[in-house]
Amino acid sequence: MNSKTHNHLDIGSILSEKGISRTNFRTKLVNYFYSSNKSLSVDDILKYFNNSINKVTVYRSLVSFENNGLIHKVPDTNNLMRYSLCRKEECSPISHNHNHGHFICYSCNQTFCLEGVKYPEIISMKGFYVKEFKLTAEGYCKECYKN
Amino acid sequence: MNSKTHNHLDIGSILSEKGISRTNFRTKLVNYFYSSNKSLSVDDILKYFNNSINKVTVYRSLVSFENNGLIHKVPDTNNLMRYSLCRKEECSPISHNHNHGHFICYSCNQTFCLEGVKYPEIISMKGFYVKEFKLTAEGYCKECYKN
DNA sequence: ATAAAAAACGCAACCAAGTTGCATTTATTT
DNA sequence: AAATAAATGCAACTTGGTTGCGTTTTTTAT
Ligand SMILES: [Mn+2]
Ligand SMILES: [Mn+2]
Ligand SMILES: [Zn+2]
Ligand SMILES: [Zn+2]
Repeated sequence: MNSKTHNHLDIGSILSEKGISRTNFRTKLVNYFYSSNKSLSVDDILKYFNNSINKVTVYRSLVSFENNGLIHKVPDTNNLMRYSLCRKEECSPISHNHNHGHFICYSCNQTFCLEGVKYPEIISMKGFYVKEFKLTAEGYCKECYKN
Repeated sequence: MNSKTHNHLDIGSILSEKGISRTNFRTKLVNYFYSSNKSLSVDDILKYFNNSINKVTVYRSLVSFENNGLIHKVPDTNNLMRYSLCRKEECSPISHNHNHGHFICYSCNQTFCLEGVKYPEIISMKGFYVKEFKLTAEGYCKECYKN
């Protein structure tokens, strides 16, 4: 078990550590995030729980997770929101630091953070005062392109 | 009057040239695009026409304009669609070629095409097969930042 | 210029994603 | 264990956008 793998106990304590209430649903939800390694839409989550949970609860849990530095938003090209686990190095309950784009695979839905290029710098060089930006790319990842 | 300025007659013939029906509303709409030099949301357009036009008509006109290479979509960071005139060099009734991002000013709503960087190449270098992508930046343009 | 064909328009109804208020249940603090 | 705070479910609502269909306007063919 490497350092990036978490068992149930670990994940439960992640919630506590981040100051998120350790409810039944939220524990299962954070487990879903860790086990799927994909960006999740609200619809993904509702289906995963067989619509046994109210969508309002899902939205509010996601807001809480985001505010506490556990996940971040990943908009896709169809104006639909997805959510993806934050990396420890970048995010904390205090602030997010996602100055990079995301790639989403049509086939496997995995989400890749595009760290290589720091977009805000590129843009501010042109004389714009940038407050927000987002880059999303979609297509097929290496693995899925083979098949 | 430079080459980028169009009077009413010019704009009317733009519609015909592109194969778009020359209706009363569409003529006024394309004029609005040319005179405002901003990206327009459906809401902007409805307000401009004092809600005298049906929103369905607005949406269908925009689809037609887009299909005929007259305008292109500019998504903002709040998952709202905006629309902006295409440049002749890039777009035709046959195909759009917007492989660049956009900057939208919070204050004046002007839209700037960010031509400098060709994003798809950057991403495909990393081994992804990119089918779609978008970059949007928002903030304040040079002019508005001064004030 | 006129008639036929095609496209645009308005209306009403609908959809999907997301939000809000409030009463009830569950978790955390003391 | 009691008091307090937070999470949940429900119903109702909002916003951005879509669909079907009958009527009007524009385009095309004669
Ligand atoms: Mn990321
Ligand atoms: Mn552009
Ligand atoms: Zn894939
Ligand atoms: Zn500006």
